[in-house]
Amino acid sequence: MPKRVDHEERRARIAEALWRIACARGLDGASLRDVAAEAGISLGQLQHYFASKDDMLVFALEHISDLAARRVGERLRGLSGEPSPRDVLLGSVREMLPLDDKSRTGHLVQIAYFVRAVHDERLRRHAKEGVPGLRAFFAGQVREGQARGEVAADRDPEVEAALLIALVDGLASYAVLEVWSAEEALGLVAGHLDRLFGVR
Amino acid sequence: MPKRVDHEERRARIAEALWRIACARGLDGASLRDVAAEAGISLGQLQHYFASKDDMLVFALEHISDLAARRVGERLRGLSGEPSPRDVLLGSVREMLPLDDKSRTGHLVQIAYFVRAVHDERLRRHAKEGVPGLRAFFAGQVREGQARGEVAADRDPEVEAALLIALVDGLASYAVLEVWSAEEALGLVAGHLDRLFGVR
DNA sequence: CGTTTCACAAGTCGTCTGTATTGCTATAGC
DNA sequence: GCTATAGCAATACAGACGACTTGTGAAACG
Repeated sequence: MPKRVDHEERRARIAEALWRIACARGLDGASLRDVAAEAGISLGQLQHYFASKDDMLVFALEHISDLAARRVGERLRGLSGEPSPRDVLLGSVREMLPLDDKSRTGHLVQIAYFVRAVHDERLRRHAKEGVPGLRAFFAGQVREGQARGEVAADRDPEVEAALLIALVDGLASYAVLEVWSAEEALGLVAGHLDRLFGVR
Repeated sequence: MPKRVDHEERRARIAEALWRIACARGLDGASLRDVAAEAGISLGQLQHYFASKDDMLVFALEHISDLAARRVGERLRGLSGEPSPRDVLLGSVREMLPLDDKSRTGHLVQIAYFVRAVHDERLRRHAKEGVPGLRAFFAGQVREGQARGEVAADRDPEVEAALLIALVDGLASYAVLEVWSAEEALGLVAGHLDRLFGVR
């Protein structure tokens, strides 16, 4: 057999090139030739690693959501000792806002996929399966807040979790459009959390 | 001179055909030929009314935002006699959620434009100029609620307005992805308003 | 040492895109 | 009734697209 190459590593490199293009011109503006050029490889080589454009798109989506989940996990592990539910939620939310360039890129890619998901059953399933997990995690934190007496007992954790997710997502979208800055968005959601956690 | 045709009316018809395509396959999936076919006219005729594809896109965006604003206005005028700020806000919000098929179409079109706005300066200005108006309107309603003693005086109307806009937008986006239904979204935002207006 | 098999490059195919051009028809004004 | 012109159809065009095929080199195995 000839020399062996780490396929996953190559595919990851190509996916990152795709993100750079999608971030600048959108997913529909990313042709196979563009991505290959951005990755510094030939079109033939790209096609060697992805049988079709759709394969490339799906792989890149899974890869980026893996990385995003890892980032959130690391941030939460980085919280000192016994973090309060409020801190956990704020930390998670911080990772969901385009606060730095890397995060902004991730958001632009996410948006590119969002649009495609509207018309693509396969991608839509991705979103439908991913949200409940995040919602359950947020709801758990709210419940923990209730157990500590920081959150009013009559709040429905599931409802608060959904509200928080939708709120952050809306704030992030407008931040990407530069209607307001990511820092303003963070301030707004922090205020929302303050009210939820009864600091008032 | 030969026969005269109502250009604006023809352009509106073409724009509506564009929406139907964009709703089904996205804006990038809408070629001039597709739009012409959907509108039941020839490519040549379409070109007679729009010098370029970009012209068509911009016109269609302005046309749909005009219609959306008109819909909100009509709903608010339809409210009985002396509507409370809470009812005005809920009525506006109701028009911003994909509750029926027509509204869902509008949302899909809006999303299609949203993605394009991320990479298109001209479209982004549209969004940046439109939001402050809505935000000021919402803030005014919150202030009215405070004057009536329905909203706590320590709430910042501008902050609450921004939160409401972002929340509704996030809820609507997930509703389009079918993560939750538009009715659930309406229930969630209604609960949010209940808390803002102290019904608790 | 030959054969197999993976890695990759290059070229080609048919299709689809937005735009441009050409020409025909019908009508309003003189 | 002639002519100018708006309305419109048909076609052409150059470029880009995704998918596919073919060819070459090299490394590992028998």
